[in-house]
This record gives sequence, C-alpha cells and structure tokens, in this order.
Amino acid sequence: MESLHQRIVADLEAPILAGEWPPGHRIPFEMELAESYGCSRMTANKAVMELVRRGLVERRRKLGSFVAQPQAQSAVLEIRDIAQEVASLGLAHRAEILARANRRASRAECRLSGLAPGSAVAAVELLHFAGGRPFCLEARIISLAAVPEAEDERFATRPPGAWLLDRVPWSRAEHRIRAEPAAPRIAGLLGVAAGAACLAIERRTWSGGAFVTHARLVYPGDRHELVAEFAPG
Amino acid sequence: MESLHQRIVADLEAPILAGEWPPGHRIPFEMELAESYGCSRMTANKAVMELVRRGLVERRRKLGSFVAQPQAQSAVLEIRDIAQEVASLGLAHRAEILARANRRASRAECRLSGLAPGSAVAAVELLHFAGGRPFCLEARIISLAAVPEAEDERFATRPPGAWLLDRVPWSRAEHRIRAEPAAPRIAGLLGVAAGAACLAIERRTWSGGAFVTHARLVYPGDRHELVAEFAPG
DNA sequence: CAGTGGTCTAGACCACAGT
DNA sequence: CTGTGGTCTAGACCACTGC
Repeated sequence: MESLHQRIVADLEAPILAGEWPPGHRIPFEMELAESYGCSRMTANKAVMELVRRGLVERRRKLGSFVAQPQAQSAVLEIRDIAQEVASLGLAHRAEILARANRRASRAECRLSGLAPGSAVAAVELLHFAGGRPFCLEARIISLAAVPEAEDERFATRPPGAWLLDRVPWSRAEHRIRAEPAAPRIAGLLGVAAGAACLAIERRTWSGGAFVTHARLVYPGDRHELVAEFAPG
Repeated sequence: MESLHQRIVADLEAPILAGEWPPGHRIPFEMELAESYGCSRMTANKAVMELVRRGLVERRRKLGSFVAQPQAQSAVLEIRDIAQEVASLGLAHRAEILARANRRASRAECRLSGLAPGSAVAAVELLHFAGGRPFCLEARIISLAAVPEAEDERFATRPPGAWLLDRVPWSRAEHRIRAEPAAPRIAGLLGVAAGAACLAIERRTWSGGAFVTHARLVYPGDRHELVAEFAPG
C-alpha cells in the first residue's frame, strides 16, 4: 500500500522530472496541497520536505516552495547517461557519431572486459556536445553476446549509454578515474590544447555476471568535476 | 536555533558513531524517547526516521529500532589514509611536513567547509612519498571546534588523515575529483613537468553534522588511478 | 493477543520575509 | 501587517509481528 504522502511526493515529482515545471516554478503551498488531497497540513509538509531532501525543491518563507535549480556540478558517480548529465546542467545536448562498427574485440579489450578472445562487439565512438561546445569524447564497446540487439543499432537517435540503460539492467559497475594529457586527436575534438589535463573515466558494466559494456569517457579537465558522496560502510 | 528533533537525532547519532551502541543494539522506543524528552511521539518518530534515512538505524515492528549493520555497499573510494594506500601497493611510505600552523580560516575555506567566518583551524601541508618517490601532495585544514586536540598536534609521527581516523568517527564525506595542470610549485614537489595532468581530489568530511576536515590531495596523473565499484540502489 | 512502528489529524504557536 | 514555512502536540487508527 502506498501512503498518502508518498503519493503526493510522486505527483509533485513527475512534472518536475518531466520538465513541465521548470526550475523556479512555484509548487502549491502546503495549505493548497492539504486542501486538494483532503489531508492535514502535516502530511503535505512531509511530502514537500521529502522533495527538499531529494534536492528537487527549495523553500522560502512567505514566498513558497520552488523547483530547485539543477545542481551546478553534481555529477554523482552513478551510472547515468551523458544526455541526462548535460540536461541537468541546463544545456542542450547532441552527440555526433565518429565511428560505428561491429567487429571482434582486440586483445587489449578482452583483457579489460574479461571477454573471451575474439568475441563479437559493437564499437562506437562519439563526441558529446553541451550547449554547442564539445563536452565529452566517448569510446565504447558493447558485448554482442550480452546485447544482441546492438548489432543493428546505429545509435543515431539515442546515444549508446541511454540506449543500454533502457534495455539492460546492470548489476555491477566499476569506474577507473585518471588524469591524463590530451592526445593531439582528442585535443582537437574537445577543443583544448594538446597535452591539456583531461579527466578520463573508464566504466565497465556487468549484468548478472556477464560483461555488458566498456566505456571510456574523456572530459576536458577544466570544465568537468566528479562529485561523489559517501556514508560509512 | 536547533529544533528538538534535530537534538534527538544528534543525541542518538553520537553513541552510534562513537561505537558505544554497536550494530544490533536496540535504541529507545518512540514512546520512551517521547517521554524522556517530554515531546510527542511524532517528534520522536521524526528523529528516528531521519536516522533510518541516514542508514544508521533499522526498524522492525513489535521489536523496536536497532543500530544498523554497516552496509557492505559502497566503493573503494572510501575514506582511507594515504599510508594505508601506499602500503597496499607494497611500497614504503613516509611523509614530509611542509607547513604546519593554527590560524583562522580564510573566506574561501569557510565557503568550502561551511565553517563560520574566522573559525580556528589547524592547517597542515605535507608531501607523501611511496618507495622514495613523491606520491601525493596533501593540504588540509581541520576544524578546531570539532577536534580541539589538533591544536597541539604536530603530525610528525602520524599523518593527519590517519590521526583523524583514530579519533573522529565520520558520518559523511564528499569527494570532488578533477583533472588539472600542475602548478609550477606543485610540479616541483611532485617531480613532474609544469602543466602535467594531475588528479586533484578534494575531500570534505563531517561527523554528526559538524564539519571536521577538508583535504586537498594532488596526485601525478600518470601514476595514480582511482577505482570505484558500484552496485545499484 | 499485545506492543511496536506507520501513518494521519486538527489544531497550535512561532520566526521570518515581503508588503 | 500578512502569509508562508518550521515545528510541535495529543490524540487516533491501522498493520504487522512475535508471543
């Protein structure tokens, strides 16, 4: 059974996440919520406070409660796709496909992924743009054994990260994070000087023990920051 | 002004973080809390639910509320001290103290840490060596309000990261990870070329809501890699 | 069955920020 | 001054779970 305040949370969250209520939009006052749901003010308060905890809403006395600005650089180290990451910065996203092929995994790729030598993979390289500027260079292989539908997918409409998230539930992911100088080709693509400091993230993902995908993401170091929050464990 | 439920949260959190209440220990029932604080059951409920949200407490009907087992989740990106990190690489560790002072926090440091302007901090800068080679440059401030013993500590025998871990239980940590070019002074200390790609990690740590320490760690990019493993949820 | 947590109510008072 | 959020009360009923 879903409690009433959970239902209110869901009802308020939907238009925020869908973008129907943009940042700055005022959500109903507690009294209005209480009236329209036929509940007490405390119940409405509980729901709105939950949205504050989730960072979706900010409250100001006398003025009301407002959809929060997307946090400036809160790229938590979760699995998520780059389009979403760019959208949360309030910028337009597009991706340009630089290469797309189905082939056998190289020896280095097999070592990285744990795939059997010669396994078939879909390989794709693309450049992500945020607000018209190069944002991130993505090089990815996808195991065709784990995701056969990838063979005929061109990733023209939906970048591979989001495409995979729609299809494959992941059970484990590993990130390796390094700083490295931009190689000349990468520097040209990202629009930075050759040798400039870049943040390189390699992400390997498994689903139920089977390797799914390996992505290598290179961000210009001066424009990107990873944020990770932890509690003891 | 601190609200009553916040005070209850703090009072319950302290013995949990200090280890006085080990995992499995039953905390007072809501009715007992309400009675001992002279408040209504809702207020006690709000406090205990906050601890559930923080992952410190689990609740079971009819039995009560219990200190949670430390989650086996989380990543390698945990708090750990650099001596340990170096030891796990099989190298000898030593640290050289470059600066040590007690002073008032600068405006920038207050903004970063959330400390009140002019708060007293212990500041220390040190260079860590692994197997004789420079490994990491650490610049750290410690809130003297949170850790008064730091005032007279020189950190000569035990580096501040490990020293703090011995004394202060942490309840929250945030990492910010960037790639950046080595400034000339840092390049000289780390033995890399000026402008070389470095991995910069800023780590802020809180204990029970109070800011404890801010550390800025700079690693040569070509010699260091962060690894983080994640599971969903 | 008894006792706990889970939820909710219909009030209340206060602090604070705009007007 | 007004209206909002922030907090709190003293009840209440229910669901679940262990005895």
